[in-house]
Formats: sequence, structure tokens, C-alpha cells
Amino acid sequence: MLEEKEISQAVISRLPRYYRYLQDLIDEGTERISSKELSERMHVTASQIRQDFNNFGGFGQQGYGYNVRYLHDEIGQILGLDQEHSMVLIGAGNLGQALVGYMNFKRRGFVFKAAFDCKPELYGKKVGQVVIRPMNELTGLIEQEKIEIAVLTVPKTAAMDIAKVLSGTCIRAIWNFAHVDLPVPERIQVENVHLSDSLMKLSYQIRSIDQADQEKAD
Amino acid sequence: MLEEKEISQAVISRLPRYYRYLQDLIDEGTERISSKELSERMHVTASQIRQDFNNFGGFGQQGYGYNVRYLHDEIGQILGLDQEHSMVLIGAGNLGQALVGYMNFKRRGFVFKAAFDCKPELYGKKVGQVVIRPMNELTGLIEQEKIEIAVLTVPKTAAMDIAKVLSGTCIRAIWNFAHVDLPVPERIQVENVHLSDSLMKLSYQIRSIDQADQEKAD
DNA sequence: GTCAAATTGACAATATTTTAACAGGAATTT
DNA sequence: AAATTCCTGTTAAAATATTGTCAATTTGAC
Repeated sequence: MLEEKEISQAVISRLPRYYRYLQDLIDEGTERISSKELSERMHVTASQIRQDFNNFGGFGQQGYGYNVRYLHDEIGQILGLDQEHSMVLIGAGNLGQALVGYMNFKRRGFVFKAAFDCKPELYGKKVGQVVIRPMNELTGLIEQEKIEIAVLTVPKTAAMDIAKVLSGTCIRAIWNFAHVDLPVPERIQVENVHLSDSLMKLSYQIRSIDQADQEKAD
Repeated sequence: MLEEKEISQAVISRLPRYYRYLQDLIDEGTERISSKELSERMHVTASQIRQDFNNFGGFGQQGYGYNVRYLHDEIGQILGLDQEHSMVLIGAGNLGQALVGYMNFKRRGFVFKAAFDCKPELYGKKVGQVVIRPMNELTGLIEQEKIEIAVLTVPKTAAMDIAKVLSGTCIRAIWNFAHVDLPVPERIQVENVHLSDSLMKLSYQIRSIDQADQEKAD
């Protein structure tokens, strides 16, 4: 039996960035790259790169480095990008519509199968490839289409209720844009995109530089 | 002279979440809270909470705990939320328009002063409170209005060029939604919101659970 | 074919982050 | 007002994460 060595969250967070740089290298026509070269491009240590990749077994070769395309595909597979992922949008406001319209996701295999909103005036309106439907059709469609991911772009109060509804379905994961921590069973994965939090961090950086400057002036 | 003890990124990332929970407590009318109670709500250790707050000096009192409103305001100040932040939108597509329309930012003091796009057909169109202008007015307006934050919602190729332009202005920070790492001087802070990366992490979680299940079945 | 240069994967050494433990002060109870 | 409980700030310990080092192996030059 294989040792279930847990991969740390830090490593996983770095994978999409590697993937992006490898895509760029492919586009440039580069065939091979060493951890040193890559580290210089990405401004991280070569040691970290090698360590990260080694979490999943060795992808490189001594004296040669890494084959760009091979490494790219392997990381893509680790990230589950080799299979299609079905999604539904819940909350067809500005942000939701922007996400559905964002074609890059589709290119990576993330496909919206439907959109839902509670506002009757939106029913039937088309966003991207899909039509906006009333919320009472949500669970039925999820089960019927075996939807994997729910993209949640509703106000925080609604988000809590919807999370409870989703808990009773076959949904695997929630991509949560609402400013709350969702109460869902363990089997459902949640990835939060808290835009306010992100903006506050930026604000912190600005403030902390101001403060440093001020102290230097003393 | 004060010891410039660098606050770790991990701590800063947690501050907005504390802030959010404290806001909720205020809304509930709770006056005081102990690290233990808060830890149970937030599903983190009490030790971490105390440690985090102590990075900025003691906000609590032995035997009493923390005064909710006081702590909330202190963290708000640390995050720079006690002052207004001026922003410009660069790239008035779906996502950009959604962000400008998002009123929660304004409530926290983040105010859009202008929006820019390269598409002539958008010039003059109103999004939220502001009018979309041509890109050649960008640097002028930033300098004139002493804009702090540029919100970048343009395709990746455009993003690189615009980052270079911004480097020559008084802009303090870039909130970057493009899928690239921006080349900017050190004095400009960058906060990335890489939506694809976030979605890939979610995809990873799904995949890794599938794999675990499969191995268990063996 | 031999040798120098390059480069990984593994492991050891640091550094950082998180958690636990506890002394001491404040609030509350009796 | 004494005693008990509560709870912070701080220090110590444990756990994680990152970086440095090097033997082993491959490539590429001559």
C-alpha cells in the first residue's frame, strides 16, 4: 500500500504558477529547462522547485533538466486539468456574468452547464452559452447533470442558505465569492475568493510603507 | 528607534478574516470576546489568535478578553481602512465593470475615481459612478488625482505594457487580475488575484479525493 | 571513448510558523 | 475582601517549510 504522504497546501498553491510558466515556455518553443533557469525566471530558489516537483516523483533528469512539455502535462494532470469539469453559476449578477463569459476557463476544461438566479426578470436571459434559470431548478439540474463545481456569486446571506442546499447534492466543490465561510460537510471542497480580503491586504501594504517612511524620517 | 519587526505574510493574510468576524460580532451586539471563544467560531487555535494580535501590541486584557469594537477598529487601522483609497479601473470589460459596481468596496473607503479602456466604443459610457475614458488620459489623471491603486482587468499581454506605464506614475499599488506576474519597481505593491489559479486548486482538491478513494478501494 | 560541465534527487541544515504551557494580572463570586 | 476562575501576553517546544549541499548520473565537447 502506498504511503499517503499529504502534499502541503503551500506546494499546491505554487503548482498553477509553475503550470503558467511552463505554458509560456512551450509557447516560446523551449524544449528543456533546468531548475536553475526556471528559478531565475520565477524568482524563487531552484531548491524549492526541485523539492516541489519531487513531491510527485521525479520529473527531471540529471545533467539535462526538465522536459518542458512533459513537465507541463504532468502538472496539468496533478491539477486535474486533463479532464473536463462541469460547473453551475449561482448568482447571475455582474461578477457571475463576467465569470461565465470568461473563456479561458473553458479552454482549461471548466465548462458552465447552467446559471441560476432568484430574480425572475433574469430568467431566460442568456449569459455566455447558458440560460439563466430559477433557483428551484438548481438541485434537480445538479443531480441530473452530475455537476462537480458550484460557482457562488451571491450576497453573503444568500450564500449560507445555498451552501446548505448544496450540501444535500452530489456537488463536489464550491468556488465561493461570497464574504463568508461556508458551513459545508467535509466531503465538499471550498475555495474562497474573498476579494475584499485581497484588497485589504493591498491597503495594508500601502499603509505599512507609509509607516516605515515616517519612522525613517524621525 | 522602534525595532522594525517584519510582520509575516501569513499573519497579514489572516487579518481580514479577523476583521470580518469582529464585524459580525458587532452586528450581533457582542461587546467582549476571548481568544478561546473566537477560536471556536473561526476554527483556529486560540494560541494563534493571541500570537497574531500580539504582533501589533496587546489589545486584550487578562481575565476579560478583547473588547470587540476596540479590536475591530485597531485591526481596521492596521489594514489602513481608516482612510480613503482612490482607485482607477483599467480595462472596463465584464469583470472590471463588476468590480466598479461592487458597492462593498466603497463602504470600506475604496473609491473608483475613473475607468479606462482601449475600446473607443466604450468611451463615455458610465460604469457605476464613473465614465470610461481613453487610455491616453490614464497617466495624467493618476498624477492629477494622486491615485493610489490601479485595478488591472485587462488581457495578459496588455497587462505587461500597462504595468510599465504605471511604473512611471505615482501609483502605489496594483490590484492585478491578469494572469501574469507584473514587472514593476519595488515601491509598487502588487496583489494578484489569479482566478484560474484558484480554480485549478479546486480542481486539484477534487482530483486528489478521487485518487484517495481509488486507492482505498484497492 | 574520455573528461569536464551540468543538473537532478536526496538529505541535512536553517528558518519560519504553529501550537502548547504557564506565570501573572483582572474579573467575578462568595 | 479573599478566593477562585478566567484569560492574556510571553516564552518554550513542536511541527513545517525553505534553503543549501553533494553524490550520482547524464550530456556534450573534443
